[in-house]
Amino acid sequence: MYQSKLFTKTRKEAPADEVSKNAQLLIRAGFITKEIAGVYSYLPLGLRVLKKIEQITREEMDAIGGSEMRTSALQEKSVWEKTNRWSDDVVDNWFKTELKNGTQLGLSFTNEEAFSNLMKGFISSYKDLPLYPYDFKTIFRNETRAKSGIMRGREFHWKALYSFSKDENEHNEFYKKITDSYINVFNRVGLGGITYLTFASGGTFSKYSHEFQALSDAGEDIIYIDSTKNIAINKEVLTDEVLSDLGVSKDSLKEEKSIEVGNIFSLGFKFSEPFDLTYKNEEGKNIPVFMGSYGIGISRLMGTIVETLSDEKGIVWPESVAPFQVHIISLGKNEEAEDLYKKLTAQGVEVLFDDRDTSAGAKLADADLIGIPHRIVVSAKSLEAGGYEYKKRNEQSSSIFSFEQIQRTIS
RNA sequence: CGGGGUGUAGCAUAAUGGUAGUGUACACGGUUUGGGACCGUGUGGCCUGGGUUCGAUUCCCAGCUCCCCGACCA
Repeated sequence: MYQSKLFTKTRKEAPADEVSKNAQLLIRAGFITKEIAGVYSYLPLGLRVLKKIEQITREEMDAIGGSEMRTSALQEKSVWEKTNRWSDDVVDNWFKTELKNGTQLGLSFTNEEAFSNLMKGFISSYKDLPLYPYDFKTIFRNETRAKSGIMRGREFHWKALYSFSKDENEHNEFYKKITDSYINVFNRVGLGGITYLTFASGGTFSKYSHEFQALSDAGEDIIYIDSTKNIAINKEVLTDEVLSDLGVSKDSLKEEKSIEVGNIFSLGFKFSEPFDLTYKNEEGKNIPVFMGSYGIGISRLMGTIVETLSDEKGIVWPESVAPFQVHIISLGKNEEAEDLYKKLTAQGVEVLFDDRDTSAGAKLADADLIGIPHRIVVSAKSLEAGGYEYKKRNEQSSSIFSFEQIQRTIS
């Protein structure tokens, strides 16, 4: 893409009303813009990143048998009354609206009811199970206090998968599988080294749930890490009983602040019972479906990557989620920069080409702020030296590369 | 939801009971071209409603907004 055609501009200063690093950098670099507190629009660069994270998640869900679909945002009152989650006294973060005729509707703040109700129409026999439908969706939560940029919004993008299994054993097998897929997702988006499988409260559904917590001072959670077992325990559930369950000694734990980037639950019959979601087994007997719930905050993940991987000059995107793979910067007048841009683009490389008529300093500073992993400067100086000046965003030194060397490096 | 703040140009900010200055961005002209380069010219602004006052961007009240602390957070 020609940068001169990118309508967003970078800013030297962050808006005064943003405190979090993720919002400051993403707004300065032109990835997002704030609409209202806790609500952000995604600009061209930001949407590219969001889609990359979504695609990685999609690939991992599909790899374990997930079926992507899309549940509606508008939800019917009666469905939520089945689980007693319609009342504002029970759920305090509903956004509600109504039809012209007065019928009340809610905007999804989560998906269990929608999926349970919907799957009732498709599950009738043991032959239908197990099933793993999932969706990416905008979720609405009427938070009394939005904060932390895109990490705790009133409107955000997530992935939710629900498992429908014949029994607990079948469920447990899948639960293990999806735990591994979640680890794959966090590894692939560049948070591998700092994300811990964390024991957390299972609520009313089961003894434990599992969270995936990424270490960051910007986090709102406190976890205790056992580095020998490579697991963590959420402060909320740190009791002697939990320690003995997990075979962990209190002395080996290290306290850290972290961001919850994913959460998986065994739901059991919590939803299948109120929705009368059953299947017929081989004897023709009705058996309740055993369910599980698995979420990843896609937009929160984007914020977490910025929080944890940026430096004083700007964002440092991992290659897997960067809006473009390569940033070509043309300094001064030359044909070679555009030639290189066309050649790489023709090979399917995602390139942002800074063809703007602006100073070298501005271009270089913008490149650092935007954070594309591979930077190639084409200038009189580089051409005299025999080619293109290549530098990685997260490294200090640059080298003069030929076209072939560039191809080899970025592939 | 409780408490505390905030609101001046696209953005960041200053001053002021007598209609507002700067930086940046933007437009134009010129000089520049390896870390947000320089000179000149120009466009553009006091959240909304009420009150006090001869006069309110400034003081008071209300509303709204956004931020912070706490509570909340499948």
